[in-house]
Amino acid sequence: MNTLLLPPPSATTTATRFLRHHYTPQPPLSTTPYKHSHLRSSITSLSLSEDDVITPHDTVSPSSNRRYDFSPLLQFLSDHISGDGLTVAGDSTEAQLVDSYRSVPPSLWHYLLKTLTSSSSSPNSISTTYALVDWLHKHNLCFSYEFMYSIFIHSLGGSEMLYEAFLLSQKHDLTPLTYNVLIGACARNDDLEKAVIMMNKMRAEGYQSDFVNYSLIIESLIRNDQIDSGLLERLYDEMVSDAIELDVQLLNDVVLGFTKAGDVNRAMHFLGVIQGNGLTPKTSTVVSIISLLGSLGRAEEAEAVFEEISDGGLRPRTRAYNAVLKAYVNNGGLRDAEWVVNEMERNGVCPDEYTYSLLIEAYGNAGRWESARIVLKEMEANNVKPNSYVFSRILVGYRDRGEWQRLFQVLKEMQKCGVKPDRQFYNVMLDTFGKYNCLDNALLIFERMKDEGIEPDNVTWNTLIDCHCKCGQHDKAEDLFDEMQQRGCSPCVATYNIMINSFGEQERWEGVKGLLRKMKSEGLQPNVITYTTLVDIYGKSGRFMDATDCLEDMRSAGLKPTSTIYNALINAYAQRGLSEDALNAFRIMRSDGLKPSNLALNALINAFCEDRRDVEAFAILRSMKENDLKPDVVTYTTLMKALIRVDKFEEVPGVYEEMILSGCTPDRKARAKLRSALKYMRQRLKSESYSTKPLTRAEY
DNA sequence: CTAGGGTTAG
Repeated sequence: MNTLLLPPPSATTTATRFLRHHYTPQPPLSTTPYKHSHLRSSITSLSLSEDDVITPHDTVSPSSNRRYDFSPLLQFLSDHISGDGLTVAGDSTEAQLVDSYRSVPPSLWHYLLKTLTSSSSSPNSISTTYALVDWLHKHNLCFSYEFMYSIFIHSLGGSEMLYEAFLLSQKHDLTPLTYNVLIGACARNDDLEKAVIMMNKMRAEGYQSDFVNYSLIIESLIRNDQIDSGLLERLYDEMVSDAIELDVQLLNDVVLGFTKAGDVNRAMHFLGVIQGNGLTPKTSTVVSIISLLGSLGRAEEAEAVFEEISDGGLRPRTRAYNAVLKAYVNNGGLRDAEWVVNEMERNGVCPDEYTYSLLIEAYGNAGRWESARIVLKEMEANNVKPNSYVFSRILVGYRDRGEWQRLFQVLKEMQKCGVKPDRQFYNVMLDTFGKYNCLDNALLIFERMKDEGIEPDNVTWNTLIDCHCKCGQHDKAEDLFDEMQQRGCSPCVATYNIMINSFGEQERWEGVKGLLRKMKSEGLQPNVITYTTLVDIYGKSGRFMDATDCLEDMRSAGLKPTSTIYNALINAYAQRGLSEDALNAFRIMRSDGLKPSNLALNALINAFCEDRRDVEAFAILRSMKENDLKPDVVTYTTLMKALIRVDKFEEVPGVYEEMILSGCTPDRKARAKLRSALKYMRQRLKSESYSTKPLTRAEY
């Protein structure tokens, strides 16, 4: 019931691909994993039979199925290991041993090698295994010394014994096979630096690196979140120029890599390459693309890719549906979101906790809390338990709509569902109270979470500190900053940003510099938000030199300026009526390739307003319309303010009317501007009845 | 491969 088999792990592992690729002239490979029933922790009692290697369905010619006891051999080898790991020259015992193991099939030797390296990691067993390889080689008991040696290195790499694998590899000249197996071991152990060095060495010696190694490298990069689009592109170019065979799995890894790097376009391109070659991508790869498209709100494309799953003859499962659902939720397509869930149920695919969460989020975004509650009921009916995440999303929804009092209702609801608030939920609660000036409640919640045994984390402390800053309690905020550190919670970049903002508002400039020094000394690099905060606080207090210096610092730190940082600068100039400087900052922003947003343009209008240049302010309005930017309430309010500045009160009602006509809902500030313009007009009429010279606004 | 998805700073 057996045949000679090589020792292959499962069919889908890269190890099999490795073997298949490199080991052509040998017997067929099994595609079944080893059975581990005979693994022994002690190498001195090891008996194996071919049954250990052969699986029941490999039924070929029946032959003897001897069980071999390897204990005597292993004992002999471990007794005879010399300093460099080689066995000493033999005697009659050795000759007897050679004789008794002569009929052991290669597959069994390979299995033995693997067993020895994976069952124990003692240095002793490694040297014994090494001695075994040499011994087999010496007595010609097993074909291909190189192959056994590769299995050994591969196993060491798989058991996180990279160092041992390297030591071993130094004892012999490297062949393409051993090079590749070593590179693979490096990649598997996330030592990409070594992997690349080996690949280069290999190339220098005129050998081709294995395509599997590229897969392993990409997988390692993905595992460790070290992948970026540029890097992957360079890797791909290298593969192409080396004429590396691009199999489905490698292409899948490329797609997955670009997905993880957030580069949908390239990911989709390579998805097309897979399909163009008549190959089928892995469903998980396709789903990851849909997810990415979903988080980018590119719903139509997400659905198109989703359709490809069924076009490929596969039935989409929950994960795939969830990915499309996410796309519609992020895109605000509530009806489409509902349609996806209906479609799932129609096709007999069960919604899971994530499906319901997404649906609840969609209803929450649309302000349809009743519908969200119905979904909660439906979850209960279907025995799907909601978790803290759903509720924190709901709470965030309420918070951002100003309906923070609903917090208590959410808490009640959670209790009813038997869901305990977790740390993240507590953090949102803290933030909600803090944002609405309820510091006492925030502190109460802080105590309660500690009572519940939930350790405050960075976010907890940051939220608490920032809430105090926002309420003007800078001293208390600083106390909390100290307390956080005393309690062993290290400040992160966000903490420093909050503190820098606080010190800046207090105009404690030395303190700001001190914080920057401290954060850098702790190995924390200022990020875009740090620089924006600095530009903001310096700009607001009129320290424009410092502000522009920060912008330069940011550039030299290799960070790209964002429109937010320019907005901060333009705003600062605007508030002091420095319209030329504001305009200049705006132009630099444009030359950086940044699109002007309403925020920037409104700030610019404000700059002209404060500088009494109403004509230019209205020129901005015109250019907004020409560039398809929709003026908002702030735009019109600022324009009304500009008119009032230059005493053109009678033009204000016209602007107010245009605002309404363009579909903007006037807010308190907009109405106030109209009211004061009307007031000035009335006053002017009154005074004109007494004198011929009209008064200016300043004279009232 | 059984998660995914969430919270703070401009």
